[in-house]
Amino acid sequence: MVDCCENPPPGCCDMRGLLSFTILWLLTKKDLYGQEIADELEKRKGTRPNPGTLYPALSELEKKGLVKYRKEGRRKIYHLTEAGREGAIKACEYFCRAYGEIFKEFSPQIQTPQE
Amino acid sequence: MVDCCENPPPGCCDMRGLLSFTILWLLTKKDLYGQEIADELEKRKGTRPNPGTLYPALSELEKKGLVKYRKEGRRKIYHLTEAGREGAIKACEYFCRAYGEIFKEFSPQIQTPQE
DNA sequence: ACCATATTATCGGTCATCCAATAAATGATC
DNA sequence: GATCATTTATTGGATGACCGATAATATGGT
Repeated sequence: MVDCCENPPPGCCDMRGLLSFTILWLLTKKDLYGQEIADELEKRKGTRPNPGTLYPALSELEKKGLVKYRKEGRRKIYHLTEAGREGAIKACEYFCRAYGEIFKEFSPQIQTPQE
Repeated sequence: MVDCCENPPPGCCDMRGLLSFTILWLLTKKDLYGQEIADELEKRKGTRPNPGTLYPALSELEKKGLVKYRKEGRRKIYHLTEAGREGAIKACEYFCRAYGEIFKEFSPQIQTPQE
């Protein structure tokens, strides 16, 4: 079973990329800490990002001034800065211009992941 | 002007990735040669892929048995193999599962690029 | 046959994304 | 306060996607 392009990432073509973008987009909805972000990514992409992938990405976004966090217990709850929110929205617009056609074609199949 | 995330790729977060995927998707529509693929990518992403990006990607897809080409004059006209077509469709489905929500949110703004 | 150009190709380099594995820090439980 | 689970973090390595620049190739036009 599961030959190619099934729920986990596909084998036919590399689908890497857009991690930082996706994180920013998630944060436009809701403040999240690292493991929650990993949960959301797993729900959508089928695989959980490794810590060695996720945390450097978060640090990079922080260094760029796009996100900040507050500590709550052992958690770092991330939220967008003003620049991060503006950037995220523009990035979404760009994303839709670039890839919107694919979605229009497949939109009947789109299902929002449920918790 | 053009501070962040305007028509060319955004500066706020990296938007690289999905090149091979996008090429496969384009080829589900129509057989294309290299420069036509570059044209289509430019229409959607705002920037033209460099030869050093595009041609290795095409070679890689060929090596994987996902595309083949026929020569016409100096052009190599690429088309999907059977495996390539199946893979492309599954990759599109995966893509929509992973990112569909973003599109639903921004879909009113989606405009198909015109020639 | 020659030349300009379209097209494909290659080289050297950078960076983000990914992995597996391991470690450190915190808070909760007993 | 020792242990345990959760959460954050780091290290080292791989690969694809990108760039700029430069080449090789093959047509087509004259």
